[in-house]
Amino acid sequence: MATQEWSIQEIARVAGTTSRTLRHYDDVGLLAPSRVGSNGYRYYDQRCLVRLQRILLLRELGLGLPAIADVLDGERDSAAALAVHLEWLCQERDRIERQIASVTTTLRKLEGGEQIMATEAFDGFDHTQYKDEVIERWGKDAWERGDNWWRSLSDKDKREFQQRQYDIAADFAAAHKQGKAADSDDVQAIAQRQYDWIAIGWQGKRPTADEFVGLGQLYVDDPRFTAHYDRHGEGTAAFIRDAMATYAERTLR
Amino acid sequence: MATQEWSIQEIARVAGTTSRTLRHYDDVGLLAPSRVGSNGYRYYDQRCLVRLQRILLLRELGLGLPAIADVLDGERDSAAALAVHLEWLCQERDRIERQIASVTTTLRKLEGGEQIMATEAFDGFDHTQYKDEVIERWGKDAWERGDNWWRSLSDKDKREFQQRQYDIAADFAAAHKQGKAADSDDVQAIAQRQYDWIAIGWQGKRPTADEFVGLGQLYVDDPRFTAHYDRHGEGTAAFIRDAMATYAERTLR
DNA sequence: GCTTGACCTTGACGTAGCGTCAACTTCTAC
DNA sequence: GTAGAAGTTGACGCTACGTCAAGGTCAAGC
Repeated sequence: MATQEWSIQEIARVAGTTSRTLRHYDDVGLLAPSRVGSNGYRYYDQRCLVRLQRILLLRELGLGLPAIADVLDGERDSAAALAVHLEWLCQERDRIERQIASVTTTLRKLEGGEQIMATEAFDGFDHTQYKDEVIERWGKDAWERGDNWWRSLSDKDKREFQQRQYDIAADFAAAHKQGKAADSDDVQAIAQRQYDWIAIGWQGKRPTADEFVGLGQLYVDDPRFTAHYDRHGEGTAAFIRDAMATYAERTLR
Repeated sequence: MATQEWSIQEIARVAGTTSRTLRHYDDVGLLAPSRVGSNGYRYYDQRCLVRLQRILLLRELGLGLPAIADVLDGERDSAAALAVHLEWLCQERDRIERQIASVTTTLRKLEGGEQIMATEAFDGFDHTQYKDEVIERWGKDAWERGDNWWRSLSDKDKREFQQRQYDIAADFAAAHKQGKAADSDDVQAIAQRQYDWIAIGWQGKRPTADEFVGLGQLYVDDPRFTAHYDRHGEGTAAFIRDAMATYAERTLR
């Protein structure tokens, strides 16, 4: 007979799902039983089975329940719904691919013995958060010059620029840890690299002695910079400030 | 000063997140403030900021909060955690890729005007050609019951009934191709569907263990059935027979 | 001293799609 | 009559917060 009926468990087994899922579909209005007994039991007929199979098919394709409802109730073309969903899936895939790439490079660095938390941290470096300070200290022209330059860089160049800074900071921290003095020749050599690095960012306009000293002081005064440098070891920011001050006095005046 | 402190909003801005997130990290024990004022206000110091930046870094890589806690508290190697996570990500990517492939082929079929679901079923299935065998094996009553039921179905219902069988057979073939064992859980789940499908055709008279085993054997012995099932791949009929025999022993006895 | 507004607190709901008890009733079979 | 299988509704759990809601705190201006 075409008027065949199944209990909730039976239809769940037949369709390859669970009774809980069917109750859920009933709750959200996606699939109501064809009949409900006076005892509250749910019973499903052929039409329900067909609808259920369609639901499960679309679910396997990854569609959400509201989208499935729209399709099955004819309020939305299935092709259109699937096309939208496909877009979604591709974005998700891309996102995951990017994460895989990030995790892979991080793992390689870890294997190479590098401390994590370094370059990557600077990766998400948002230079615009310093906009107001830069304008206040050095003027609007300086900001715009630097901003334009930064935007002109490729991702690779940006990373390399940051990597150089990371290496310099790491060397400062190592020297500090070894007990070297901020005015020692070794440390002053690092300060020289720091000066050159800044000159690059300033687009050739080499900092004056006062500007260089002020910048070093900023590393200590501004918590964002302090946190950044102290990541290499406590007191690194202050050590760098001292080294920069010495460099300014000895070399820039 | 190294003893600098920030309010919850300040540190959130510096680190590039929200105060809500910080409260959440406090709630789950991932990052407690360094100090809590008598008014209940949270205050964070340098160490907190460093830890927060590490948390956010790992989050960007997609790690979950418990995993991050394990890494930061030194209870787990960061390389190991990332390796596990990478495995995860790859599986996710594969899953999404498969969905993309499914959706794409479905879309192509829809564009080609094919009705979803109504695929290439049992072409030209003429059940009367099995009449003699059915009567011989299960009696005249069984035949007539099944015959009447089949005739009562609409074309649509017939197609759907066949479609289900087609899907089941395809799944058997896919499992076989993947090298899964006939007595594995996955394959037994398909055998369950096969059993339910037959029960529908038998109008609720569920096959006994012996009948189910005999039916499976028939798929190999009768060249018409063998050809039908082996269309999905060579050896599929024998594979199905084995799966059905195992199902009968385990579940029906 | 009072108002305004910015910032802080805890508490609780919502999210996607069910899995998983829990407590209780019904049906089926011996 | 009673066990056991199967049914019901309710409600919490999961991820990582976003988003009100209701109310306390603090600095600044009048």
